[in-house]
Amino acid sequence: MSHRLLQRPALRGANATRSRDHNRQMVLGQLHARGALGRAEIARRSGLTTQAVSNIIAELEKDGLLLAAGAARGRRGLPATQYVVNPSGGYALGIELRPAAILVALLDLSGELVWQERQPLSCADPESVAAILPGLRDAALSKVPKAKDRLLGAGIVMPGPFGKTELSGRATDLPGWKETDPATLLSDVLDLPVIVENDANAAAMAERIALAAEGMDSFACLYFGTGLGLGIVQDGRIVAGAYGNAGEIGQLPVKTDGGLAPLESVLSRAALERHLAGHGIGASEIQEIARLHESGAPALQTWMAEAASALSQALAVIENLLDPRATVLCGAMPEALLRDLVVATPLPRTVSRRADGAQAPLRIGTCSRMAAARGGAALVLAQSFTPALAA
Amino acid sequence: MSHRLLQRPALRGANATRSRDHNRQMVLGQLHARGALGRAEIARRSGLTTQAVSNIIAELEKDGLLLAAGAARGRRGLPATQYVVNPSGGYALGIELRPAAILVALLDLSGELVWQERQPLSCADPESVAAILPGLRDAALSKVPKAKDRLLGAGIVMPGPFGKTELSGRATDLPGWKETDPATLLSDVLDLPVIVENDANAAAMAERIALAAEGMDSFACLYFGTGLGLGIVQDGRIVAGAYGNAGEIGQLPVKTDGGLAPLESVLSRAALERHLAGHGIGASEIQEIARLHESGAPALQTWMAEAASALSQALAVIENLLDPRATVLCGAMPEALLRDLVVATPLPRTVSRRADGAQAPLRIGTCSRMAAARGGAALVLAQSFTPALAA
DNA sequence: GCTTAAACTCAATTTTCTTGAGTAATCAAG
DNA sequence: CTTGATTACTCAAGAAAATTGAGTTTAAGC
Repeated sequence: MSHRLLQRPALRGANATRSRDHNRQMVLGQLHARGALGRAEIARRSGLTTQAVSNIIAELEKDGLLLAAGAARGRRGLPATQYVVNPSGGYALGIELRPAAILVALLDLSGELVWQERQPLSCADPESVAAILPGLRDAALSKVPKAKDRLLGAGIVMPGPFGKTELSGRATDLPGWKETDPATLLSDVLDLPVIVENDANAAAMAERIALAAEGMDSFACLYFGTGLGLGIVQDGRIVAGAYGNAGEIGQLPVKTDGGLAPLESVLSRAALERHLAGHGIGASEIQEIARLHESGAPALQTWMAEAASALSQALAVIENLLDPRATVLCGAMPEALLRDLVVATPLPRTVSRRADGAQAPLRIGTCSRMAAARGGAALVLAQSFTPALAA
Repeated sequence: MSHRLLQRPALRGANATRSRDHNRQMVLGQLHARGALGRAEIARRSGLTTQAVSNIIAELEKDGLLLAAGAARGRRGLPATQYVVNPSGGYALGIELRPAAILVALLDLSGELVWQERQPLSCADPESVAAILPGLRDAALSKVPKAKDRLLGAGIVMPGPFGKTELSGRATDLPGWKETDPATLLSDVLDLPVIVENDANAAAMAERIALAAEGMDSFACLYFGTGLGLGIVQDGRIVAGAYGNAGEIGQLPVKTDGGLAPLESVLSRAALERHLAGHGIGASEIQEIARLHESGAPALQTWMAEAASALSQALAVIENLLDPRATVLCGAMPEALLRDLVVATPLPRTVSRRADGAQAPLRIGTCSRMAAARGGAALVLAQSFTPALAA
């Protein structure tokens, strides 16, 4: 059975049905971003009448996407009945394909992680992946039975870049996927609507969903994956470029002790492992790195100094070019290490550095190692929260 | 009299009126981007019914925004009545404020330049500018009387960055504007809706309007202004960052013969003049530079070599980070010089470099020196072509 | 010349939002 | 404790926009 693919929909004209969809998603989006709100408040924020919001809320509540959450007292007048997104109103599957593993995350409609799994993989070619995924989907559904009829779709996350580019053919690429359209194949296999995105963009969306309450809708996300990727989010949407491969920051030249070098050759999981190996330390698991970091291993500290310098330079470029609200670090690194990296990184002077400094310009993400897999799911959820006519 | 300001409208809910606006703008946008189209074709592209498009076209034609443009013969069936944007259906004023001059452009609804003016300025502070602008507006209207009641608004273009940043206070800033809100002041003074943008972003929109026929809607624009700016356009919208100051590329470090230096210190009008001065050549007017270029002056050629190397490095960053369809050069440089610069610049290996290479990845713009002023007007026009609910 | 294809129009219907009047619950002031 | 102001919300009628389905017109293909 062939499924509709979830993809960036082209700009469409408005009619009654699509207007309703637009407004439904707008209401859900407000509730997701701001938490509990009453009808009148939503109406003010969206430019609709209370009556219209009232009708939409009735519909969303009937569909189980919304829950009443008590009354807001304290101010004059009739207390507003507050509503919140019903976490079990919908679920989204996020699937990250890596060369040696598949990571799966199941998010509920509120963006909470309700299930996750990591499955080692001997070969990440299309056939092997297609054979494994239905089992993972069913495992998720058996652990979270409520998700059974409420699975909105799956977000597939693969290391980029996609399509034929001069940076193709690197070791980070997955084998066999150049000739296969992942969306079509996996949508059929999973029997779900599917959306495909690269790891950095997905991670950015994961953080967007997680940080929405802070109003983070224009920011950048540095993701430690097979290499180093940059996810750019502007007004809640991913900036993917004309061909979908924006954010390829790994090649950015940075000054190091050994002269100019690509950012990725200093600031990445592979670079760290290489550095440690140079000191006679083998550490391929994240726990090993975490332990080394905890114990204050000198080899790791020398890397941190180099990495912080490289990160600072990258940050200067990111901030001057994109003026993000913040740059978020996440991915395959121990959280404590990233935290220290943030502290160790000098903040460059950029157009984005503001006097009021209310926001931390460089921070770690909330989604850690599952960021990309969660991001796949977040991409699906984002479609419920983003007004349809705005896409 | 206070005027509504044209600004990025917040995402709004849909109702009948706004849906109609959305659809009207969608129809105009299609016509602007693709030229002559029939009702049925527009309906297919927009996902509306022919009947709806028919009603909208009747309305737009009555409003004078559209013109019938003959019938499309050749295929079976009734020939479609083609429509095009009526150039004199609306006009937009673009006003670029520079430290020593004001540039004004009047564009018609089709995006054609119908009038331009350059007024030298002794002081670019708010009072002086406010005193001069009404006269310039009236000069435009007297030269193009048809624009009298059809002026959609004015786009004010100023060198960025806006707001308090650590890069403020440079020589490129205009005096006295930090404390004044340009939109409010100039909207009152001009008695027009006003939108304010920085020069690079405006130039990018000028090129977007001019190149729309090529389907350029995700690209980057390098603008030679008081410094060097980058305008980023994604899906037809400006990527301005969280605080509106994205595209500050001047500080990007590039390798030069003298070590790492900010891009702007090599690749900018000021850098060129400095370089020429170092060779004992004074050239502050663009015509002088054009003459030097024409005559093959060695000092200019050595600069070109340096500039091309710097541009190549900048291009690598732009392409890897933003994956644009193309990078467009424009602004205060002789067109022939930019053309040679494009030829002299080695194309870096990036994620954006494509095997099919149908598009020139680096090209010069069509709006040349008036790019920013035209861009101000283009920003106003873009609002007529961009579906309202998509903002 | 007949058939098919395509664009377009007319009139009726449908969906959705808005409008305006009215109800209910809470706080604040006398 | 009562009154008034304020705010949230509901009901029913109305309005605006799109869709639907049938019918008309024109041109190309055979």
